[in-house]
Amino acid sequence: MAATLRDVAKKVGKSVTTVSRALHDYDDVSPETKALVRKVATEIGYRPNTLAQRLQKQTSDTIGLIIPTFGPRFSDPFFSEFLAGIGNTSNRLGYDLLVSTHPPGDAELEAYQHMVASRKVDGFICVRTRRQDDRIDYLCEIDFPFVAFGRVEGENDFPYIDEDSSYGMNLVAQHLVQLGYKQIGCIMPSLELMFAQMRLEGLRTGMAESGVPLKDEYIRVGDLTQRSGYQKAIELLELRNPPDAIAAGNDLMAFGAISAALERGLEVGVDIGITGFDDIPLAEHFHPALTTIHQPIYQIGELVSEMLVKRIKNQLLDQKQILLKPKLVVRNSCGSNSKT
Amino acid sequence: MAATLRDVAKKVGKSVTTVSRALHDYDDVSPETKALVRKVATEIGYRPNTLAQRLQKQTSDTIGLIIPTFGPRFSDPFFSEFLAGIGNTSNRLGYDLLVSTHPPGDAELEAYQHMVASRKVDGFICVRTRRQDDRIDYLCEIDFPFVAFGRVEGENDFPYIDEDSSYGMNLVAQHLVQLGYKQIGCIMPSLELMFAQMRLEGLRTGMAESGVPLKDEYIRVGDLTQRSGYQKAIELLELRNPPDAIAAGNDLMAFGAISAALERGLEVGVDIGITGFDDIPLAEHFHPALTTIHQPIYQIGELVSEMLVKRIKNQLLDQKQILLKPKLVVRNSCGSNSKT
DNA sequence: TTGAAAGCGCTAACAA
DNA sequence: TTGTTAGCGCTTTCAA
Repeated sequence: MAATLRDVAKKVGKSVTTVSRALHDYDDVSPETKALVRKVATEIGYRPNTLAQRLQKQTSDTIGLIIPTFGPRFSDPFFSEFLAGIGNTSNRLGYDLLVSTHPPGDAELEAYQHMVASRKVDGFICVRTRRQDDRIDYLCEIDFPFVAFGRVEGENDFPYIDEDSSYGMNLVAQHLVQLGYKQIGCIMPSLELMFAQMRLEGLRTGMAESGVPLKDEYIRVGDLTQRSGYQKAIELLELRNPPDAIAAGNDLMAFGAISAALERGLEVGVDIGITGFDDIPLAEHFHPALTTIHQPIYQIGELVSEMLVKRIKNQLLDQKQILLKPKLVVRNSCGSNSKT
Repeated sequence: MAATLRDVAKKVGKSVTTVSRALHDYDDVSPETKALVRKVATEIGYRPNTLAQRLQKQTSDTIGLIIPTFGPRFSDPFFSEFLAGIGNTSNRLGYDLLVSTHPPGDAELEAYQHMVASRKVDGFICVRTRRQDDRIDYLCEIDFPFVAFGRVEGENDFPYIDEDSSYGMNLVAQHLVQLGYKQIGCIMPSLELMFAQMRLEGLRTGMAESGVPLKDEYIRVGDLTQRSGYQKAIELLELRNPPDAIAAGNDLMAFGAISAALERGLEVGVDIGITGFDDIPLAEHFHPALTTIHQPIYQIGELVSEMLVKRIKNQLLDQKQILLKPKLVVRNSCGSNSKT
């Protein structure tokens, strides 16, 4: 069995308390004792039992991340990078990362409640916020530490980090109009998702400001997958008066739309312009390379973890709410830049 | 503060012991007491403190997953799906999932050692095994429960699940040769990765068997990314005598290769054949749709979790080692199936 | 059918 | 500078 404090104490001939304090480098322990304790501890391979420490300290030193999955075939390049950002940072800050996966719904909320009640985590990172978000309502209500990536509809009186989706789609709208596209359609993920809603509104106002209003018949709503982007693009392309550009709500859907367009024999970037949102690494190497809005997803993961840890430790956040200004990355899928 | 067993006991007017047993449905507690205890427990919202339970039970009920990341821009559609499989299954089986991210190397091994020593997890899932894998050596040596997704070089005397990469690439080789490709090149991830090594060998023997030996000058080694696939494909295409087909070691690299070929003005599926490995969802919707080897990655995640939990509980595995026979998914990137 | 007591491994207030 | 004692919340002998 693993060595405990008692084993060390016995071997050193001191009390458990002294050993504990020696290892924590308290300054009321004599240097000689400290040295001896440390030596013996390494000798017999003592490592503290985290569970015991946590029970005593009444803290779990753990961050919870409940990933909203949509169906088993959940493949989102987005998340792996986000996860890396969170994982590396929480690790660096001395926190464990407890990951769980649930489709949005009752079971998801219960998962949050269960983690809170059983004291498994000290705080949550909430991703993919919805307009009405019961997770966030719940956490606010019980005043449990969390930081959201994204916002909700109405009051946002909690710490979050978000990219200004609305502004981002505004850039897209301007870009497309500038290039001469007049029949601009869009494909969005479920508008229950706050960011989808904001992206749609951003596109709408951006187009309106540019004098090319968004037509309702050009709006399609699917889910987040490339499959869905493909299907919805087909729908748009089959209209008697199809759009000449499609702004997709994320890169994956844009890929699907490109696939649909190519399949119809259209030359993307010439016959039709297509844009994405996220700038996942694949966007650059798609063909044609995707014009899209960049999200520094790894850094967002870092930031959100740092904010949460401060929140947990009751430290003041220099910025409780962070709104990043997105950048448009112009590539080839709208033909503005036919040179590689 | 959260309600404890003592709170319930006090309210019920019974001892902590009785309450504990009542809640665990021991049959030496009177039905009336049980009912009362349950009622009070729900009333005051009692939830057991997981930490305390675990300390007492001397188990963490937690599965560890240390994801080997390669650099911050770690974006792998593969992992999100795998994670969903693991997450859902371990959850269902009553286990938490502790996730950490580390690039392969010393820090990675230390992460394993630390999780073991501090008793944070009851077992590991090891992914992306390497030919010489110090994680696996370590876990075998200390006889700590784990299940690997993948194998290592030499003796494999531990539970694993793997897809028969070698056979898969054999299928690829046959397919390409059958279609008339004669100058077949390949792009692999680092050959330190066991699966890369096996895929290369599978391709080599498959080609040899089909009478078209693999030339050394047609072999390129990069990392797992599409960027790398792109670069290595460029290298191959710039040879004075470039290959007419490229078998990539995974889908992401195949995407990069396709991008490179298209950029050179080649028609993929006509002028050049390109294949992948993994069959991530994007493969189907790439353009051209990618011919590749399917891996049921979600199911592998499920299976590996189930195996691990059995292992942890010291139950016998019906199959200690599982080798899945892969299937070739023929799409358009080799031109065999130019109809969509 | 129930309860007292011990103990999981650790930390910390208090005394010595 | 060190040790005694209590306690984190729970489970489980053992005795009543």
